[in-house]
Amino acid sequence: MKKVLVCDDEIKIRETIYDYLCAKGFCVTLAENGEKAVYLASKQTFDLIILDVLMPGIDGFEVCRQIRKTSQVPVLFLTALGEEGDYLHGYSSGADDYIVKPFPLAVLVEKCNSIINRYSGENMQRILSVGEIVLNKDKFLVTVSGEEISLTNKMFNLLSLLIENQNIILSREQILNKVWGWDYDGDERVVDTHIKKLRKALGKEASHIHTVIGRGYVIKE
Amino acid sequence: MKKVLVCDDEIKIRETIYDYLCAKGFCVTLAENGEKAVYLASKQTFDLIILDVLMPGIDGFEVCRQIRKTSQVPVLFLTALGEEGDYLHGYSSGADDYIVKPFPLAVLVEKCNSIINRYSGENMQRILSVGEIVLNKDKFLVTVSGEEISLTNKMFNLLSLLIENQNIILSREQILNKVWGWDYDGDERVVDTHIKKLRKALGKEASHIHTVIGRGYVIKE
DNA sequence: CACACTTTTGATAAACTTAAGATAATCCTA
DNA sequence: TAGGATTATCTTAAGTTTATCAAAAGTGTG
Repeated sequence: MKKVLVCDDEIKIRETIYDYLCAKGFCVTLAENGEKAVYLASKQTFDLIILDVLMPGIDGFEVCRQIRKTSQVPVLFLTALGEEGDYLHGYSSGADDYIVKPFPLAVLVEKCNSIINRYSGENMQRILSVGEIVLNKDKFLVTVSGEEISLTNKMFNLLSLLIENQNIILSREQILNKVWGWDYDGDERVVDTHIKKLRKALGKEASHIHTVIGRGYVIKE
Repeated sequence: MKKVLVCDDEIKIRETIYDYLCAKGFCVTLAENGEKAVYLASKQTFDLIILDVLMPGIDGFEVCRQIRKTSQVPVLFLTALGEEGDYLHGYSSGADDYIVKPFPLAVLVEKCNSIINRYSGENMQRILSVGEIVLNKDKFLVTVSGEEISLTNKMFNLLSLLIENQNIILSREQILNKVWGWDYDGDERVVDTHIKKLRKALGKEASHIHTVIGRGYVIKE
C-alpha cells in the first residue's frame, strides 16, 4: 500500500482526490496548506507527494524545496495551464512530474502509479524477484522455485534488467544499450536469441517474460 | 535541424531574422503576409512559427488562429510595445510566447531554442486521455474505463497522434506522415482501415473519434 | 430525389516479426 | 594456444500485423 500526501488549498479538489485515490488503493494523507505539507513530510515518509503549485502562503515549488532538504520523495505538481513553464525552469528533480488542471482522475492515478513504480524500482535492490524467480545480484545467483539455475553473464544481466524494469516494455534498443553497451553495433537479433535461452533456462517460470510485437520484451509478475 | 517559419510584412525585419537564424543553424522559411504563412503552415510542418502581430491584411493573431485549426505548432509573436496586452487576452495556447520589438537578435534565438526544447519530445505529456480512454506512452498501455485493451503498434501510434491533437482535424495525409512516415507511398485508405480497427478496440469510447467528410478524422472529449 | 463522391466494411494477400535450430566466431582459462 | 564455453549470426518456418481491394453504406448538393 503506497502512501501519498496530497496538498491543495481547495477543499473540493482535496476531497475529490482523496476519495478517488483511496478507492484505487492508495493510503492518502491530506494537507490544506504548504506549511502542513512540509511538516507532515518531515514526520512521515511518503511514496509520493502531490502539490498544488498555486496556493496562498508558501506555494508548491517552495514546499518542494523545503521537503527536498530532507527527502528525495517524488513530487507531482498540479499546475494550471501556462504554469508548466515555471515548472520547467528547474525546480524539479528528475523524479518529479506535473499534471495540468483540470485533469481526468484516471490520468492522475496513472501518473501516480508510474511515478511510484519508476522511482521505487530504481532503488537498487540487490535481491530481485518475479514469480518464483529470485535473483541475487551480489552472489550472481538465480533460483527458480528454490532450485539454483546457472546462467551465463549476458543472460544474467538481461534477466536483471528485465526484473529491475518489471512491467515496463523494453525495446531491443534499450536492452542492447544496457546489456551490450551503447557501442555495440551488431545484429539487433542477439537479444532474441538470449531471450530464447533465458526462457529455456527458466523453465515454467519463463511465462513471466512476454514479447510485445513491434516493441520489445517485458517481464511481469 | 529545426524548421522555423517567419512571417513579417517588413522586408528588412524578415531578412535580418532570416540571416541570423540561418547562421544559428535553423532552417528558415519566409512569408511576407498572413495568407502566405497560413498556406505554408498547412503544407509543411514547422517546429516553430514566428509571427508579427501587426500586419496589413490578416494579423498575427488571426494567422495563429487559422494555423491552430490544423496544428499545435508553438508560435512566437513579435509585438510592439503595448500590444502584449492583447497577447495576454488569451489568443495563446500554452505553447506560445511573445517578444517585444525591438529586440536583440540573440534574445530571439534564445527564445526560439527554449520554446522548441520545451515543446518537443521529452517534455510532452506522457499520459494522455480523452473521455474514459487513458493512454500511457511509457508503458505502451491503453485503458478504457480502467480496463486495459491491447492495440497493435500502428493502432497505438494512431491513437496517440489523435489524442495529442485532440479537437484538431487531421487529414489522412497528415496522419500518414506522422504514423507511417513521410516516405510511405501506399494507399491512403490504410488510415481508414486502422481507424476502423481502433474504433472496434475502443468499444463505446469509439464515439470520441469523429470522421469529418472530406477532411479527415478528429478525436474530441 | 438522384448523382457524385466519401467512408466503412470485410475478405484476402502481402509484409513484417519473432522463435527456433544450427553453425560460426569469439572469448576465456588452464 | 588448445579446448570448452559463450556469444553472434544466419536461415527457415510460423505467427501477427498491415496493406490492398472491391462492394456496400453513407453523405452532401443541386
